[in-house]
Amino acid sequence: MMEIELPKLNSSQQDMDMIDILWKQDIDLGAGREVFDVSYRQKEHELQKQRALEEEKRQQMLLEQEKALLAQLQLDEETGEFVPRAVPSRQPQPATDTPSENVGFTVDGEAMSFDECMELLAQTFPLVEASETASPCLGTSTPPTANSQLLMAPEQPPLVQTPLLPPTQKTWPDLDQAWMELLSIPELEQCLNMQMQEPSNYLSTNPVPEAQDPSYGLFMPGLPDAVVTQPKCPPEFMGNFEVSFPGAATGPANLLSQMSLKAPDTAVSASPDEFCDIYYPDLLSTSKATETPEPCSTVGGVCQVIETPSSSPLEPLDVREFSAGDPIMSKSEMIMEFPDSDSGLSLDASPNISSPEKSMFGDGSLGFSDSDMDDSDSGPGSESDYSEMFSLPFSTTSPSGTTTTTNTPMSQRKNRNPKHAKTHLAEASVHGKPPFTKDKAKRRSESRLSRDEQRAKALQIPFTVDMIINLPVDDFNEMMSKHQLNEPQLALVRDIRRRGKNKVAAQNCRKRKMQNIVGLECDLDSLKEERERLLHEKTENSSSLRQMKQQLNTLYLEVFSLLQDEQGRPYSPADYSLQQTSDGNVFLVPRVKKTLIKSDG
DNA sequence: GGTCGATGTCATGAG
DNA sequence: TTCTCATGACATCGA
Repeated sequence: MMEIELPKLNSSQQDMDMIDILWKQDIDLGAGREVFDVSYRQKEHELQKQRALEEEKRQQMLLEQEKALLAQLQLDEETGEFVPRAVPSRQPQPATDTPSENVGFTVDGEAMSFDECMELLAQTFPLVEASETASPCLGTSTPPTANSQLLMAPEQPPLVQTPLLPPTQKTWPDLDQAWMELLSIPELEQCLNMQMQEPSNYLSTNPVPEAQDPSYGLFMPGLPDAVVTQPKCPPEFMGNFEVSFPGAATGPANLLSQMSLKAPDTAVSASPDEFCDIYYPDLLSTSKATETPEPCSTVGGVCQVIETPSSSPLEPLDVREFSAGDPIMSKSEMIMEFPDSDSGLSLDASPNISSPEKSMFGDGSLGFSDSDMDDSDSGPGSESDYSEMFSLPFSTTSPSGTTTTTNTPMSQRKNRNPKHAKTHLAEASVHGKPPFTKDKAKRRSESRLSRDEQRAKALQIPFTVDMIINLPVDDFNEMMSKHQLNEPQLALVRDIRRRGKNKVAAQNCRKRKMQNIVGLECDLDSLKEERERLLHEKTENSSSLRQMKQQLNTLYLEVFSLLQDEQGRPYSPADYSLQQTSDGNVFLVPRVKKTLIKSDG
């Protein structure tokens, strides 16, 4: 509620604040809010004289009216229907109250003075008079105008206020009217900060300064909200509103509670008009959906699709959709998210292996799984086949009469399986030359999958092979728990899952094996190259060593030839030898001595 | 009809 | 204990 009013409050809050300040300052002078309105100032000048004369009288009347208001307030509170009564009395007939208030005012107030003022105004402001006569305020008794005004966008309250003000001005000159305005001053002072800033409320109260009803709205901080917003909803929608919000129409209090609860959720930033626009279309749509299920049901699958949202998810059709659609989505998503539970080898290397579904449809990056990929393209593992496999169990197990949606996939499937078989036979028979290896593998894969599919079909297992194989454990268990299967079905499902897992594992394993073989071959080649290199290096090193030995021998003999004894005779290499110690010194050691020393040692 | 390659499946062990 | 994965072995199918 408050959110609904905020736009209007914000639009003229500053102006109203100023008006309030000035008005409070001029309260003693008997000036009303309209005094600060440009259109009213001129009138006010003329009326102010009369006001000054009757100021004392108004003060006395003020006290009396306060008492009367308080009495009525208490009276309403005692009945406990103050809040409820105030709202519905205003809401259902917001416009009707206006004329009644006017009438009551003229009756209660000084009609003659009002007429005189009107005449005076008519003479003074003929144009204003014309506009006033045609103003919606006088016509506010007619619901359409009120609704139209109230249904206007929040951005337009100024426009709404402008036409409404003249009537208030027209009534304002009345002394009683002004008196009533002053009468509400204490409450205004109390509630002004909270409520009076709201233009619509101000308009709803001031233009029709009924004796007490307007003041109620002022007295009750919460009521004006409901009062303002509710009339904006066409009466014909109120029925739906009541339907959608049980108890809302029972009493304003309930309505307020309901609306106060609803407002924060949806109408945070929505205007009251938007509030109605937001809720009623939905209500209408829902009501229509609930009211007209038969036509849709009779139409066919399309209408059922429309019908399903409104229908409870426990319907058989939805059950199928739930069991079929959700797992598909979840599966596809999981497949996208979780490439596979297989080892990393399979992830990047074999898209088809990791997850049969995805892998089968993926591009055959590796030749090892090309066949699988190809056969998966058109094979049972393809997405279309997946969908039809999905429809398979549901079509058979769906207890509901909604066979329209299931018939199509079922029929397609029924048509497709024979089609596949026929195509295989046609390929085998028509093509004289043997098909490609991929085709063979494809057919093999199809035959494999078709076997599981046929098994599942035979046992009426409400899952697809891909689901059984590829779903994670938790999802698989959840899926199994959702469907009560007998022992053969459970066994078959587990076998299918086991076989599928093992098939993928075997593919991965063989692939890894092939990769290992390839890697080992590469390693063997590299090792052979290394061996050749090492052999060549060894040969080079041997030749180099021999060359160095030769050089050393030559140098040795040369050194020996330079050595001479005391007599100048050269040492014989046979008798002596050169030996080098650890410190680098070279000694000439006689071979005989050496042998003797060795023999002695 | 035997062989080979590819694939599926089973059994088994490890994590 | 159960599940999953990896892997050897075997079976099947088609060329």
